[in-house]
Amino acid sequence: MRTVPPKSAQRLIRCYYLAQEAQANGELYLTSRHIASLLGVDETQVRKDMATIHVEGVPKRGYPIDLLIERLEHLFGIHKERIAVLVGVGNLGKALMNYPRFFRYGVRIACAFERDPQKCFTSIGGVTIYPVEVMKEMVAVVKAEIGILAIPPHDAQEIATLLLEAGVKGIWNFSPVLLRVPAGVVLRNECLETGLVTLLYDLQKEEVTCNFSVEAMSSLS
Amino acid sequence: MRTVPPKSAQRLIRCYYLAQEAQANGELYLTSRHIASLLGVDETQVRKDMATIHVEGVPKRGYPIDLLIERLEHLFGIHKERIAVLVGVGNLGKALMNYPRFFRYGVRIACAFERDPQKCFTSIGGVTIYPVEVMKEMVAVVKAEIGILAIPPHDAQEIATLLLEAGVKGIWNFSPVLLRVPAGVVLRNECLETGLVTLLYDLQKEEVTCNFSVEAMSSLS
DNA sequence: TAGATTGTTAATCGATTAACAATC
DNA sequence: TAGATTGTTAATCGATTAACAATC
Repeated sequence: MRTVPPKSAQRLIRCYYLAQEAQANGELYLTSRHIASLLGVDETQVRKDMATIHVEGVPKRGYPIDLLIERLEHLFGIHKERIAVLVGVGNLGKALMNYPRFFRYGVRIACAFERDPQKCFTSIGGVTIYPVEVMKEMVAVVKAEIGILAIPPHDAQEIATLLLEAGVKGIWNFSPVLLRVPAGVVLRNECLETGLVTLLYDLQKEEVTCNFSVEAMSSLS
Repeated sequence: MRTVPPKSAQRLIRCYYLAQEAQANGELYLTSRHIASLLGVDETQVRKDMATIHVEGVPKRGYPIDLLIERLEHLFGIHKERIAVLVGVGNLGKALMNYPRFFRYGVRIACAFERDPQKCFTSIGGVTIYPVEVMKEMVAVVKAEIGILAIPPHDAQEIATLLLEAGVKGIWNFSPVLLRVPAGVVLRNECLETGLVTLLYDLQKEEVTCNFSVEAMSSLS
């Protein structure tokens, strides 16, 4: 259970949400069929995933939700305390500073950094903003493991490098840029453009499929 | 070239950014090796992807950037005009309304909707905010194809259903909830929590790998 | 017991990588 | 021509699905 395939991990993250919801509703078990239908995957695959993380099911009942949640939190390292710093207090940065849900996963934004002197030494969502000049020192002081990048693309690589030099282990990148990081560093790209392009592509694919159906139908008459 | 495998699509989106950057630098060709190293994939795979989208390369030169960009924009449906509406003018919603880059992809946010009457009939980033009560009618009037959800999880499913009834074809969901949508509707989840959990998981994996190395090293002495 | 559900092996499918010929 | 790079087939690898036995 040390690691699971990336695709399984993605499914299991969504499984975690399902399990939390079901637990909140007072349910005790989830069947593979139920999970599969909500996730839009094959039910055999759900059973395989359960086997991978050593969650045993009960025939006729399903998989025990408490155990499932426990295993998933352990697998993903949820609740392990991690300190993050945020760079770039623009619109997106502000939104992230105000997002209360990260705390649920054990992640706390210790402080933020910004070039604009007007914003420095104010605070948003309980997070104080400092000038980027002191970033490197502060990261070491607060022992940040995660750097959140919400800055314009131009500066992103430079800031990322600084963060890594200061000891950050993972970068959560919201800038629309392909960062280069050394091996061993964790990089998660959250580029909005990528999401949008994927959506546009899927929309276009649907249209093509529809057109084909229409053509197929009209050629019948 | 009508459709490419999802994994190829993800690589090609990142390729698109590279190509744009290279084009801006006045470069004319990109080699598969160069693309592969920046994307962190095998160079054979890049050549396969190029073949899939019918971009022919020149031995000793590489792949022509202009053609590559043209093909990718056509493949993804970039620049095709699409109208979007946004629901939920919280911190994240405001950030999205102020994000000027969507326009590059042909996407325009026509208007936004919000429950809070205080916010209604004001405007942010040039986008006017209306009460949710008029959402269904407005969506039809502006001919929106894309619905952007930036609302608390509780309402998300209800609002999504309303949007779809009003004729929206794709949903860009920023709420931390698993939406159920009928077949033929495009759903792109941009849930921040999922990104965070993936990051946490990768961090933890790195730690395990490190510990193993340390153990391996100490057992040698 | 019958029926529903889990668990697991084997078969299929698709994606990645290796090898090498073709081309400029 | 020599060398670098593309293009493509075959081999490998991993992920998904099918089939069915095991279990409550």
